[in-house]
Amino acid sequence: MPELPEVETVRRSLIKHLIGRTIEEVEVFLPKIIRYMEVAQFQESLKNQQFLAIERRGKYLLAHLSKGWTLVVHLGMTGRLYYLPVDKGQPLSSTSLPLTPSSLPLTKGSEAPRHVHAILSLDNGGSLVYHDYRQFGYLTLSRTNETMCLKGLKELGPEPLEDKFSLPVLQRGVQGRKAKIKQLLLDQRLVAGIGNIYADEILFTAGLHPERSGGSLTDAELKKLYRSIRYVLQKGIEFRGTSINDYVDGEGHPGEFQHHLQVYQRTGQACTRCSSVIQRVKVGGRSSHFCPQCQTEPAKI
DNA sequence: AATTGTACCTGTCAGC
DNA sequence: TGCTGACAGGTACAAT
Repeated sequence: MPELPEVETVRRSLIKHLIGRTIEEVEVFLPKIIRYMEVAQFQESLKNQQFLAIERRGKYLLAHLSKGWTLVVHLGMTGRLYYLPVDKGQPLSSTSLPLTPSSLPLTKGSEAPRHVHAILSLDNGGSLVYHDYRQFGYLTLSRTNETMCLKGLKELGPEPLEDKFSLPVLQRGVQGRKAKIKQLLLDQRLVAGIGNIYADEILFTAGLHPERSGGSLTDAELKKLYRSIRYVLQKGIEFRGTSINDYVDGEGHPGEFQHHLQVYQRTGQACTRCSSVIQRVKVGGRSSHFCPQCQTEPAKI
């Protein structure tokens, strides 16, 4: 689920609820979702710390805390991180969490609902809930000045929406590469934050077939790809992410970008641009959706 | 070094 | 009404 636009939306929606709050209690119901450290140490180190800032790097959320610690969250495929106001009993909006009926209501002392793996209780009576039915996501804690040394974070390429990600940077990452462009877009070392949905949408917008090799792209195509990366990710953020099965933001609200998808999960439907039938192929083990008319064929050599 | 397959999980849906 | 297999937003690691 959570690619750059979803993680960014979670970040923005959590800020107003968390900044200035202090963590009073930490419950962990599934120890394995705490990575790289002992659960007891995770719990102890979080206690009595205040949220100072929330940052995003690629698909990682970084909550900077007082005393020089940073809470690192990766949502994997199905992770949700959301704020529940006051005493766990009252969801922020009972209609806004249609996808988590099993996680509500939370009552003190009761066993955690299925798929709720951790709860941080805050000094205002609210809580920060981590929910993840496939359990691919994780939480960890690091010293703030060492966060970028963590596995996964230290290999990340540039942020696609920042100036550091320029056309020459993309060119250098792609030119001379034999790998298919779809796989290159998913490579977090090349550029951070693109996942399967946005990769397909970016390639459609750029008019590029997912199986084109990186090295086969012309300068004009690279320029179009560069602009498409920025355009599609920005649109994803504007529409607050893509909710297909279970993504919700930090307040439990689904996004709207699923209504604007051009190819992802539209196999067999008509292309919005030319009415050709959208096709699906496997590229590097991932489903890739494309329009055979609008996205130029790979070179047949 | 780069690439491929597999593992980690639960849930849904189509087909028999 | 089951059962089985394919598939689902992501990464990490072993084998080639």
